[in-house]
Amino acid sequence: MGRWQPDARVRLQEAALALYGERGYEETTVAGIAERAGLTKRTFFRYFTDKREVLFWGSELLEQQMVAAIEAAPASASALGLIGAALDAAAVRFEEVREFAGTRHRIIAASRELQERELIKAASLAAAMAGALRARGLGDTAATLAALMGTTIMHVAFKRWVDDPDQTPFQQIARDALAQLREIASTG
Amino acid sequence: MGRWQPDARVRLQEAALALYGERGYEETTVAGIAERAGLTKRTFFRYFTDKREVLFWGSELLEQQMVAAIEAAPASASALGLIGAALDAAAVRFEEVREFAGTRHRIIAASRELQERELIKAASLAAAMAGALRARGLGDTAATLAALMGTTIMHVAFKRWVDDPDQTPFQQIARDALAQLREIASTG
DNA sequence: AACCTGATGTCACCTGGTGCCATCACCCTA
DNA sequence: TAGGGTGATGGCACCAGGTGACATCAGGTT
Repeated sequence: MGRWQPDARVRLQEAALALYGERGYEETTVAGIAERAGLTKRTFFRYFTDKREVLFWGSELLEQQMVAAIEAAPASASALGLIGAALDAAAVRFEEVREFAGTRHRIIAASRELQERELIKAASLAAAMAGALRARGLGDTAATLAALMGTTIMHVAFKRWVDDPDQTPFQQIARDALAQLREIASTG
Repeated sequence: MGRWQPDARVRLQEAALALYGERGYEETTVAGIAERAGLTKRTFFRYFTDKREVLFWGSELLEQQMVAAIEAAPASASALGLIGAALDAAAVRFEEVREFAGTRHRIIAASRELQERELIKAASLAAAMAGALRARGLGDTAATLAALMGTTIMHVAFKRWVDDPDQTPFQQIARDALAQLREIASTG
């Protein structure tokens, strides 16, 4: 047992999630989070670049897994087939963290600042997927559009998923949404 | 000629655009913008809620025009047909401000904070368009997806438009992108 | 001439965020 | 066992974004 507990980052995340949930994001101060975690404001900013980022730890991992799914898909896959594979990968991860997903989602939905951060994370994810699609031979525009459709589907499906009383699997919701998107795009 | 010039808001916008362009967004201070406009920091924050918003004045107008275009479209229009109408409305507005569009776009592209703000503006626009689509009888998911495809197209097309040396009209670029999206969605 | 109103300035204050240096527990080595 | 790294943390000063409260002042109104 040293001077510092080994899991400072996790403690900060838990403290932040708790306080954001109890008092709301804006009403919570970084000093308050740090205090609850037994640390100081200065240390908080060593682990997280800002007050928002503490809720988005792990988004790089999701990005990597979705990109990997695109890379690993069979050569015959179409653009949206590749997107489907990426969404399946996301589904696995989402089900793992279902316990916290609802709370986290409500917190973000209540704060414009946090929504902004979430949107830029999605944009980053789309850029990464677009890169993977280009690497598989898709044209620039096609790759970009397909990737953005992917994050669109993910976003819409995620909202439905956390609000669904039946706890329908994310994968199923996402597939339905993808099918519906196809239908919309092919009509008229 | 009173104590105050009548166009404080415009002066602040021009000062901000100039300074963001010259020194960059992060290196520019609100006090500096205000000084350049012959005002004070406090007055800046009476016109704009924060340092980012000064670049997004007029986005409500664009939103209204795109929504109006959806409402005014012929009854026979499909979901993506309605989106096309909204994009045509956007095209008119974009061509009006082409002069500043490039500078503004470069400034935003250089700042993560500003990209976040732009993304949430797009999300707000998508929500407004989705509302208009629902009002025309589309289902909830279809309306949301179609609206998000609309902002996706707008985003992609806008980037191409400002970078295009041939100054191809926005409308044409957007229509091409929309057609390509249709193709992607109907393949595989 | 007194009054009202709206735009602005002034000032104090809080919080997010950062740079710099001190501190202290632990580990390694002589 | 003493001493010297090393890395995580604390402490402090500071800057900038943002806000509330109050003063000021020009112009129009009565």
